[in-house]
Formats: sequence, structure tokens, C-alpha cells
Amino acid sequence: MRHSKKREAILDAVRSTRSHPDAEWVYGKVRETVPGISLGTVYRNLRELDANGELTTVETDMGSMRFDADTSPHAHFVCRECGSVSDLFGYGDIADKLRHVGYEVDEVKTVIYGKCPDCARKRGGDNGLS
Amino acid sequence: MRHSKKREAILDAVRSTRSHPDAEWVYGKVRETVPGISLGTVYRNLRELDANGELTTVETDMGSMRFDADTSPHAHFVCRECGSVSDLFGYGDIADKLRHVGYEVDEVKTVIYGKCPDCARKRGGDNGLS
DNA sequence: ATAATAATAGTAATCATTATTGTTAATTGC
DNA sequence: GCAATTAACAATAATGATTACTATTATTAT
Repeated sequence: MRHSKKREAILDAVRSTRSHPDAEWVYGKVRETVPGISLGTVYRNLRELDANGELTTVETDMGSMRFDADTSPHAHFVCRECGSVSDLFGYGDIADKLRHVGYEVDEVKTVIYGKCPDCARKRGGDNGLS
Repeated sequence: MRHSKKREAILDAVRSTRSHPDAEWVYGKVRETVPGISLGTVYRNLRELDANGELTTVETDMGSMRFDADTSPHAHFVCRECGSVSDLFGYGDIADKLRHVGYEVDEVKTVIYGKCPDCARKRGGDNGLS
């Protein structure tokens, strides 16, 4: 990965907020300083920055992918009313803790990524839908 | 929600497997018994069954949405090699447990849904990206 | 500086999912 | 039971987010 001013601006944009923005927001933010940047460039660099561990993604069932420059392990709270995504550190029986401070907790969804024992041994394989 | 044979067949299809299928898989499965069903019907009913709590969705960064007829609280393991999604019950420092039984754990992503304190009070609002 | 190639803008294409529309079928009231 | 009502449906178009393509530009190594 060679150096690029635009990629730097994109990472800076994600780092500038704790709102867990989507690609469109980042696009708008970066255009403030780099007016001519294209949306494709934003998407491509967000993908590459994620692949290089410079940022992380948050998948929700609320529409588009959100990005987070804080790569330390933590949970995210998604408000189904306003769509905001916020950080949750130190979770362990988190639902009750949240309720004590005014949240309404509907669902806790944990997704773990890695390789299943089968794939940890061999290469290739199907898509798990056989 | 009125009764419908097709919706029943769709829910049966999701219940018939623990593979956490996507909409396309469910479509193929249901066509075995209901050849004329349309893909839109599958999508609409999966959405409605989710809204009615008859099933739950699993969002990953691996492409399409997956469905799970088991609505009890549990985590999901996504294999980034083969795309399989599997259930993980009784997680509490789950990463280490998984490693002991042959998994490679890359990431644990927890997403919690509900209403933030602001929205738990008022109605409406923005999308959290202002 | 020049050659090699990653990065980019602009745009087209893709993929999953949702909306629309005319029709069919399940429920409701008589 | 039978018409009236309206959810559910098939077929298809549309959407929205994201990715791919192509010609051009910028970065880096020699």
C-alpha cells in the first residue's frame, strides 16, 4: 500500500468523529478538504483501511455499513429510533447496565469471525449452505 | 398477520436447518414443495417473520443476510473461509473456549439494539450522523 | 528523470433487497 | 354459504449500497 493523500484524508475523517459514520458521510466530510474526490475512492479506501486493520466495520440491520477508527475490542449500541451507533466499553451483563442509565435494550447480537475447525485445517471449501 | 401456506413453508424451511441460510437458499428449499413461489414472497415473509419474532437475522460482513429460527439468545460464529454460520451457546470469554476446540478467532463483534436514552424519551429524530 | 505500477475520477455494473401493480386467496359479516 | 374485504401473492421494476472497469494521474524505486 503506497502513500496517498486521499486515503489519509479518509482515515482522518473517520478518526474525526465517534459517530461511526457510513461511506456517504465520510464522502461528504472528505470533500470539505478534497473537493474532487470520488465516492468510489472513498469506498475502496475504507475497504482497504479495514483490510489493513486501520479501522473496523460495524454491520447492522439498519441499512449501510458503519466505520469505526477505534479498533480496540468493544461493543456497539445501535439506536433503532435514530440510527445512531455508539461505543460500549466494559460489557459483561451489559443489558442491565444500559437499562440503569436510560437505554431500552431490545437485542444483543454477537458475531464472532474466524475460521471453523474444518477450515482451520484445510483450504478452500463451500459457503456453509450445502 | 393472516394465515398463509407459503409463509408456513418459508418458516418451516428456516426451521429445517441449522445452517443459518440466506434468502436465496430458503427460496430454493421452499420451491421443492411450493414450485411457483416467487423470490419477493420469500423476502417479504422473512422480513415479516423477523418483525413478528418468529425468527432472527444475522448480519455479517460476508454478503447477504442470514436467518435463524432459533430466537434464544446466543452468539454466532462466522467462518471467513467457507462462510458458514454456526451457533455458540454459553459464551463468556468465548474466544479462548473456541480456540481450545480448534477455531481460529479473529474478531468478536457485539451489536446491541434498542433505543438510546434520548430516543427512549422523545419520538422521531435524526440518523445519528449529524 | 524515467519506468513501473498503485491510486484515482468517472462511470457502468452488480447484488441484495424492497416497492409496485394487477391478481389470487384467506377471513369476515351477513 | 356467499359476497365483500383485504392480506398475500407473482411478476417485475426500482432502489440503494457497494464494487468493477477503464483511461488517466500520482507515487516510488532505480
